[in-house]
Amino acid sequence: MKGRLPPANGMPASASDVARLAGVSRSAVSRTFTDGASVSADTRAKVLRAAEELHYHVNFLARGLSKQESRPVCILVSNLHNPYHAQLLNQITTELQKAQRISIIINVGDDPAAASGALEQTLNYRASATIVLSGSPPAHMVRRCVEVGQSVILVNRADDLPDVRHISIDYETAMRTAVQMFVRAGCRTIALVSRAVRTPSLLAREEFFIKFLREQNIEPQLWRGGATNYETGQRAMRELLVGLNPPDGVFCINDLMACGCIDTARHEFKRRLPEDLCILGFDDIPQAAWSGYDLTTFAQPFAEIAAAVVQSLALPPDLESSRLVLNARPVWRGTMRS
Amino acid sequence: MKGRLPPANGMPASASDVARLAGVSRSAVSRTFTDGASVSADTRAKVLRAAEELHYHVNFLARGLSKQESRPVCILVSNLHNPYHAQLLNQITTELQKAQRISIIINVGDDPAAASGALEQTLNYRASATIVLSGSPPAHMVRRCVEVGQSVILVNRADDLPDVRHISIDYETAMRTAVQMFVRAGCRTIALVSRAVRTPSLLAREEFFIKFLREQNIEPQLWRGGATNYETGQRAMRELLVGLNPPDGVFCINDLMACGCIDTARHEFKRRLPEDLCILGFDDIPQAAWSGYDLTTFAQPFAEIAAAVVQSLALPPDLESSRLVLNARPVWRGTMRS
DNA sequence: CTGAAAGCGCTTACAG
DNA sequence: CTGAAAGCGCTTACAG
Repeated sequence: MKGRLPPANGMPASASDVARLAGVSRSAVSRTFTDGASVSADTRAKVLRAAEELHYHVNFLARGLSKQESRPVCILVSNLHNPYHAQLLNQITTELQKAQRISIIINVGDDPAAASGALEQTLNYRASATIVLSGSPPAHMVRRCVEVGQSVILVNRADDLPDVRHISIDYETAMRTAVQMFVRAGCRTIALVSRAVRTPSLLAREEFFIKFLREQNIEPQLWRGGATNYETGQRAMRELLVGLNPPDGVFCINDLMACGCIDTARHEFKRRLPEDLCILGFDDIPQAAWSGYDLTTFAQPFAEIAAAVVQSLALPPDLESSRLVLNARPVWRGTMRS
Repeated sequence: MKGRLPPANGMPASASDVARLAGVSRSAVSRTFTDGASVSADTRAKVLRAAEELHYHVNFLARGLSKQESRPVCILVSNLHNPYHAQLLNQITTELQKAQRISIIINVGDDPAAASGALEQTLNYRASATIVLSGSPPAHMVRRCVEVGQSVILVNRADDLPDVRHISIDYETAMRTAVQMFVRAGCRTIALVSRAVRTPSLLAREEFFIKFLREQNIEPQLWRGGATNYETGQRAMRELLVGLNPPDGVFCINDLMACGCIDTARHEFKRRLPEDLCILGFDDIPQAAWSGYDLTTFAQPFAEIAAAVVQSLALPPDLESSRLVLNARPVWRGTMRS
């Protein structure tokens, strides 16, 4: 009689509970819920019936412990209010789920040092991989992850860390195209709007842009602000347009800043885009397509990145560091003369 | 000698490994990493040294299994490209982390049925709570969660599920205010832009808005589209403005639609806002504050919601269903005459 | 303060 | 096909 009772209140049923109710062994229960294990149809049916009755669900934590394999994947994010990050997270979690992976999300916030603590946590949870979308984990922490068989995947971070898998963008090609776009548009006074504290990825955009511009004998004005957001974009445009040498072409290091630039140029300074001023962004966030912006920009290959992340998980963990380079293609809209 | 070797390649060190190297028992290692456990300073030091050498990290999965308590919290999300969702997730994960909780994120995508499968998963991972930001889990699944001691927290879903903790908005008060705003602005022909498939939360906004408007003897035009996004907002505004009875006031069920409405009204139809047309949104997404929109709207109390979620986790799991109602306050900007 | 032992919920050779 | 047993990495009474 006691055996027929559901388990103690508030505690989930265990395989033992199910076994007892079904009149079989623990092993039989386990096999019923293991793909490809050998159980007779009869046993299976009994187990399934009992499991249903007790609302039994395999405890994946215990399974992971037993099988010595952990499925969770940790994702380091921040600035989810930046649509680029939100979009990336959206795609990656979706793909991860299709691949039957569970995502643990760690918000590293604004604190750059937080990435280190976050990585520490991923170790505690025996994540099989950490996907870094934000923050810059220190090299020694990365080493430690790799040593215990966890793979670290850096997306668009372009750091030069060893033992890490990089998924990044071919900024050289993109920036060559960007410069061509400005040149063809006939812009002569070009400004680059960026950020004081540059991530490796932003730095790469900057450097290649400047390099190719100089090859055209154009020296860009450099404007650098605090955060890569809308407000900074507005401030940049204000300062540039009241400056001695107002630009007729502005490359914003990301779309969020470009949106701020556009609003300020159009509404505060009554500039016509693209006639008086060409603006180019980077990321292709949803707002870039809004008719209030209609921003010409480069599209982050979100879907390809997400697919690459999942593929990377399937690679052997002791694989030497790899580097996958994807293309960001120009998206022609209305802020650039063509 | 063998005892001094690090554990087998590619496997994280276990407490046994550390114990062996430090020359103490497993228990001592465990105590060293348990707050408030009694270990002598000497033992502690030996353990710590060995742990450092082996890069030992407590396996939280095993700890959770042993302590019969699971820490992870599952968050059901979708549509992360909607800034409202992104913002909510951002705040909640941040607060959860401060409270030392780990967040598992489940992207339920567009499929409403996905919420059921997602909840099933949260059971497998023995989450202590599921926070539903998207999707509508079926009542029987919720019951099952509650039975095994998992609490289910619905944020802004306003469903009438039993055994669930609700955190929602006082839409009645907000909509009363909304109607007052339109009335004071002198609007007489008012449209409501919403969605065909309404979530309970959208429905509540609609119903109260219509109710209070009728109390003012104003019968709103109802426009309903497919998705609550920018493009739908544009379409709504086009159809309304070419209609027989173009409105001089539009309440958009969310900011994303309002942004679409604004761009179309201003640029395609050359309406001056707020002189010719007043527009009101809901959510206060970052874009609402952008000067290109300057949208008068209601602010979701993101911070309060996040705090409430964390507080709710601390409540006893067998607590009867609770309902916390927060206020969304109007944010006055430029799309509404005052 | 410390260690041996039992137990958390699972899986998986190993015999039968 | 099936069950008893050992083991995954931890915690925690229980003695000492």
